Amino acid sequence: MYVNSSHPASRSSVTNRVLRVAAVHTDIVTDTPNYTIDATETSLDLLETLVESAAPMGVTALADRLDVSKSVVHNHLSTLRARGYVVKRDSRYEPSLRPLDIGSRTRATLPVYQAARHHLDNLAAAADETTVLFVLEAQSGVPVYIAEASEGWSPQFHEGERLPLHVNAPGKAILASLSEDRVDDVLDETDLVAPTSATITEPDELKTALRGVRDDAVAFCRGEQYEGIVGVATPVTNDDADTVAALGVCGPVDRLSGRYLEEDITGQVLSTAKSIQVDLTGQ
Amino acid sequence: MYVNSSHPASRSSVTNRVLRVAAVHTDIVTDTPNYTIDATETSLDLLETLVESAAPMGVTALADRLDVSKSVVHNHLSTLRARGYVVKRDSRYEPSLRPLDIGSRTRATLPVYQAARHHLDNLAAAADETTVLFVLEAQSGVPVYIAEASEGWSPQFHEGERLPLHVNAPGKAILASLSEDRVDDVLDETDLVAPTSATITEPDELKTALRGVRDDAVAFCRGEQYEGIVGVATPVTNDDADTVAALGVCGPVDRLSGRYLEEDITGQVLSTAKSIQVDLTGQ
DNA sequence: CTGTGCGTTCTGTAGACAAGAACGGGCTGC
DNA sequence: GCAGCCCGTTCTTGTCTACAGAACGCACAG
Repeated sequence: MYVNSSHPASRSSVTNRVLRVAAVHTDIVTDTPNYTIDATETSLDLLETLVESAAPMGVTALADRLDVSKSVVHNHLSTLRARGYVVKRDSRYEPSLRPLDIGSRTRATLPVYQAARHHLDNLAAAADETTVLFVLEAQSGVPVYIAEASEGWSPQFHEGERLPLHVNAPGKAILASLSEDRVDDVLDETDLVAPTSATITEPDELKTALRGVRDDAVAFCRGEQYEGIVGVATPVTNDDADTVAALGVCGPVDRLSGRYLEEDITGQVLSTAKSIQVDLTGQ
Repeated sequence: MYVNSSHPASRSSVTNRVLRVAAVHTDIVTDTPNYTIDATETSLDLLETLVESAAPMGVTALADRLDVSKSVVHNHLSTLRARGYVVKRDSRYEPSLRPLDIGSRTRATLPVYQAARHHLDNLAAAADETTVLFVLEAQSGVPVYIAEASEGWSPQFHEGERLPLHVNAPGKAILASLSEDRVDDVLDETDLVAPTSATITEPDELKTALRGVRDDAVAFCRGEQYEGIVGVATPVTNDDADTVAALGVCGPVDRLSGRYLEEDITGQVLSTAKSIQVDLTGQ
């Protein structure tokens, strides 16, 4: 008999939630699958290894790294190359920009992105601070759009990267706009690691903080993810809808602090969020 | 005996080229592979189908579309979901933003992108026209960065999309900065389809045009890819290096025409390219 | 309560995929 | 210039994977 790998109560909690909360009619499923395709995983391992590696890699190096035979690596790379996901330059392999195509098309379908994009550009230009839009994706916060300040600092995260929700301002704003049990779900499945000493690691402490965020519609982050980086964020909800998002500004603490951060910037973030919401629900 | 699938003389041309042109020491290999992994192709088919479909899809719909059994679809989707490439919402599947992560990390490693980005932003803001950076990737032109004009028109292509080189200004600029035989290579493998009536489809005619582009370091495009869309572009070369790129401005013909396009905008494009080149080779 | 349609699980089997050996071309150093 | 090495590719063989199809369970509709 096939031994089912553990999926700890997530199944039952899904049913519970659907029964209890009628408002939330969509639910992200996150149990661990029983049957997976090895070949696909190998291909993805290769692609991801190539992306992580700064320099192009050869077949032998990849085979050593992933602990598979050279022929396997070769065949998988050939497949990925035929599909345009990998480029072969002089018997070295490197990732192509195909994923950027896939990714930007996926992003383009998000209503929040469409509505928020130009507003983010405007806010970034007006305040000359780095402005970000996050969406919720399977227990994580994902920056979908980053409008950078004209000079100086760039954030250390990328568009599309999955970040834990409890360590940054947009993440907290997103958490605050979720239903109580959905928050529990997220907290269950993410271990509240603490990148810096400022990080909140106690679930209860976090929930109290979230209540404050919910009241003010503003979340702050003070060096909880990266040392010396602070931020403000506010949720952008699309009530009839599926995606939960948040808009924020972040930067080094020596640029953002005091009344400038807590009043000036915060005010601009809130009014930008309002404009986005109008665009989003108005038409 | 295994019957080798046709790879029409590209093998021998590679060796020829390496012998003849010492300056070009890197070469993109584009023969068709002999052994490919079916499972990987199925997974990619699924992912791409999900991306192309506007709405989330169910297992049965995907199985029908791709003509495989439901269980196969289910297993592949489980794998993709476990790896974060697909999100399951209420027994419907949709693509995640993981590819955006992969793609933006790949893009971030390109020196041209790093150097050009802010210059593109500046040019787009100064001229208030849509500004693009293209790179060469396996016989195609790929927009790596698009800085849009503040309002109105958006280009119909995406970041990361592979576009034919002969139908747009950046493409022609890239072709013009390649060696003669490399151009032949590209023209061999791309069928010179004509999206509009303005498109050049004769290889010889195109080559003559390219000579002009090489002399002026400027390429124009007048509605050859999309009806009513024109553009200017200039190559951005990184001599010691691997990547060939081009910088351009494009937009609807009623915005860009006459001396405004051919002198004002062209001048700004050229001077921006110069700045980028300085940043790129200077340090 | 029955019927239909869906996602998921399960099982047998055909055949694809992995391993490893062998090939061949390019490079280095003597 | 030749020998040795390294690396990418090809090829073959056996095993175990990944596929098809059936069965299951659940939800919803009539």
